[in-house]
Amino acid sequence: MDIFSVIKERRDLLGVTQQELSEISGISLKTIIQIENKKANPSFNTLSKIVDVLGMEITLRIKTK
Amino acid sequence: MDIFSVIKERRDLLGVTQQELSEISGISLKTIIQIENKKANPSFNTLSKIVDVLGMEITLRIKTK
DNA sequence: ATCAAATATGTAATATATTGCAGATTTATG
DNA sequence: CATAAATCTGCAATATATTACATATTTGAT
Repeated sequence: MDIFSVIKERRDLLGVTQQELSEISGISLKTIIQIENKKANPSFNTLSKIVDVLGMEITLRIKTK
Repeated sequence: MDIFSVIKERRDLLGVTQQELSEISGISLKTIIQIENKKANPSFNTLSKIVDVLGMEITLRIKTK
């Protein structure tokens, strides 16, 4: 599962709206929508602020397959 | 350890130069240098291309601490 | 069916990432 | 020391992410 889908799933799980995520993270609502719909190519900082609010962090894994 | 340091460590481990990583990934040498030195805020696509060449992938983890 | 909240879209302006080029510095090796 | 390879820096141009604003659509509840 791609990380954009993970973000949306996580937000839904936590029961927070896109609007709330926007306000808490400081990232515009539009950008959040674009990310969740995979229409965006967010910067590392933008991504970090969003996932941080969702209690997650960006990591690197060695590809197995 | 931050992901930018991980990138540098991984590249060194694989014995590939910044120049080579640049050519293989299609990302400019300058951008790669900036990322490894933490002077950059790369886009998801840029980051993906680089870590892909290094045999890694970007993932999200739930923060424990 | 109605209403409100939530999610999505389009345009245009601004901020910033990415690049090429030239040159500088560092690192390693003879 | 001399030389080459590798790493880094500054500037200016271009590409693109991010934003605000208005508006539209969808979703869920009554």
